[in-house]
Amino acid sequence: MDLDERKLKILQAIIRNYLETGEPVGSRTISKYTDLNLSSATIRNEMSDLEELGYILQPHTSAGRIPSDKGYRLYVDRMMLEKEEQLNQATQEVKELQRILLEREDKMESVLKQMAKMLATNTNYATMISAPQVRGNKLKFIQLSRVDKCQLLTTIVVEGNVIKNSMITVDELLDDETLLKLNILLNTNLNGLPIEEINLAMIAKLKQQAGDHAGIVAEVMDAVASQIKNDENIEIYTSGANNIFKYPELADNQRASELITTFEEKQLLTELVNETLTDETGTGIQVYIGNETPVKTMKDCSVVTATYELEEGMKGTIGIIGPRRMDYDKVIDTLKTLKSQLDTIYKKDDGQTGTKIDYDR
Amino acid sequence: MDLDERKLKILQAIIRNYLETGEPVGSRTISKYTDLNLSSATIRNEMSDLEELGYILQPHTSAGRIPSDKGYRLYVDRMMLEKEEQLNQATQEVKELQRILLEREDKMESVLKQMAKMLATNTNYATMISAPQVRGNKLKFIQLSRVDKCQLLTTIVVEGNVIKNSMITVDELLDDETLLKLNILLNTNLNGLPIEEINLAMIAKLKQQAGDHAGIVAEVMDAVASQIKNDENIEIYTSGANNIFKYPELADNQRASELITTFEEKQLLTELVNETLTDETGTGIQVYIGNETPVKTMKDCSVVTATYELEEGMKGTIGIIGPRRMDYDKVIDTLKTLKSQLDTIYKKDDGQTGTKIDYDR
DNA sequence: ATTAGCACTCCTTGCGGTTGAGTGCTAATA
DNA sequence: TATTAGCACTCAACCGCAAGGAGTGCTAAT
Repeated sequence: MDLDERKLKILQAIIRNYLETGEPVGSRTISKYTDLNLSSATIRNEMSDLEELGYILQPHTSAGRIPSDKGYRLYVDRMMLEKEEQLNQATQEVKELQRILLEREDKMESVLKQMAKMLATNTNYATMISAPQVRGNKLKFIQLSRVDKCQLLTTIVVEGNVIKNSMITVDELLDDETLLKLNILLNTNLNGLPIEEINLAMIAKLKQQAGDHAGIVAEVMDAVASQIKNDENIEIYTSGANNIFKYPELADNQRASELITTFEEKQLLTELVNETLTDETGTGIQVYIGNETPVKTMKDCSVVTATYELEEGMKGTIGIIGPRRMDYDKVIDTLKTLKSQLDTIYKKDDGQTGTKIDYDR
Repeated sequence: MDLDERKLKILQAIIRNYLETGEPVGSRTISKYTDLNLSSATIRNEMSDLEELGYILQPHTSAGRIPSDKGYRLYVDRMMLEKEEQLNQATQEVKELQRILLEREDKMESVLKQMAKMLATNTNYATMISAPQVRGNKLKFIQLSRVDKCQLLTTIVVEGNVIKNSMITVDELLDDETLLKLNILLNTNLNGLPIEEINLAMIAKLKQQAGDHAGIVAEVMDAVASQIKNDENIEIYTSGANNIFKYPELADNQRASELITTFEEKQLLTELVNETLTDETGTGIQVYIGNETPVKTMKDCSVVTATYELEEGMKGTIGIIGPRRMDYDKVIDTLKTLKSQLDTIYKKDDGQTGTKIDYDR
């Protein structure tokens, strides 16, 4: 049995209707809803076929039909193809995004938080954004400065302008000259070096050259090391977790509790981010329906993600998490425009006037 | 009518029982539960009195009694007095705390996050911790460093070792000498200055002295300004929000949604932090029952908070949020030990070897 | 191929009765 | 006078049952 045009239309009608109401939809409804001018009986026959093919299912006999994951999948795939041609109009979301970006927020963190929030309020779903990951991890700059009599400040900058500070308390009193020497030692040996290449031998050599002040070198290296460690757990911001309560199918205690935990322990979301970053489909938009999602707690949800890229290799993920009966149309559209905005805004002016954002931690 | 010893014992028994079960407790239960050897009829009479006095109430006729806010309040006050003498034993929590602190985590943020999490898992309530607030806001150190040909790094350290960085992109090529001059200019004029005293006149003067490089000074001042702004919204970490689902009285959609939102939009918790930091009761432990809490969304919860102090003036708040029928005994005990640990650990060694924590942002 | 008609399924709703925990009151008791 | 036993009463919770209704599958007619 094959999916002819009519079956597709009916399936689409079922899904559209179910997205709105969240209730199983019956044959009579479809018979009126569509412009096919078919009686409910005919629709019933077709629905019976669709069920056999696995695109829809019945919660129980004598109930209407609801879309299956397979049905949603077909719907989403077709829809995304149709959308491809359509121009991205300037939506409300884009306007808000521009407002946010224009506000000269100089902290990546707060920009991302605001974006997540904006998306959540606009879509009525839960959202997450991962901060762009720096791939290359070359050391760009190391500096020791005296802040107090016995307190030194280490400042480390790695490629991508991620900055890291830490305080070191010293026993010995260092004169300015020694400090300068240490700075030169560190910079000449480490600048431009990929962090991975800093091994024990390297550290031993540095310590030896530092002589009396090997302890300080050790502390600086600790700070560098913790920079690497810190890079492994991606920064993720979420918003609108409370939106799940708007969808009865997610709002029962069991599920809600699990989902809330997932949003709180953002670590659980890294799996999602990793998944999206590796699996490239060209458009940069991914749709995970129900069991397809990489995070088990979201098996009753659908997740739509977009990967964005700021500079070469600085990739991040935006995700929208809602019920299976998510308004895929709107969500995909929103993410597409957002993604293209982000991609272009940051790519077009990579010169002098560059963005105001720095990736300060 | 007065509260004699017997009434108190009965009230206490009612509350104890209710804390455990969450169900209204009846006269027969109390008659068996206590060692008073009274029949249920007598208990009924006493309960009737207690209800008239407002310490307990009936959800409906022919149901048992549950404690009122007034009843809880009495219970908590008495209990805390009794506890006063009792020694703090080394509980599970303290052991874990010590483990966390010993792990040499050098980021305040991750220590606090871990503490919140630890508390949440140990108590089965939702928790929050506010990062210690710096009161005095003197500038301690300002530095401009060259990172790249046309990128400068501003490093600002204020009293309390809060560090702030930002990147500045410059059009003009600065030679090292100019950079040194700018650094001297900034440091001689600003070091030790309370941030509030940096006014327009001051800035104008600096700009004038900087001559050609007034633009850079402006950007540095912007960075300082955003440091102030950033200080207004307190950093708050939460954990265990999902625990609210363990208490049916909080787990209905309406309430749960509100609470989750409160935990997500941590700004709403600042009110709570401010409240606790001002209202000093000596012990540093506060208990808010039901409507007493400063955050409206928590009107059906109880909140127990402790204020801790790291260095002079560096105060923060730890809060535990649960249902009215919270295990006050355990929670207060836990917070007390935690607080005293924090207070002492940080106060006893304020010399050379000082703590490993720096307040890097 | 489509549709009208009909029997059937099964969830939902509402209703009445029963149960049981708990109360308040009264009268008896120590 | 304080306590207690006893009893009638209340009310949420539970159960079973019938009615209603939305929806289906099937069959026969168009």
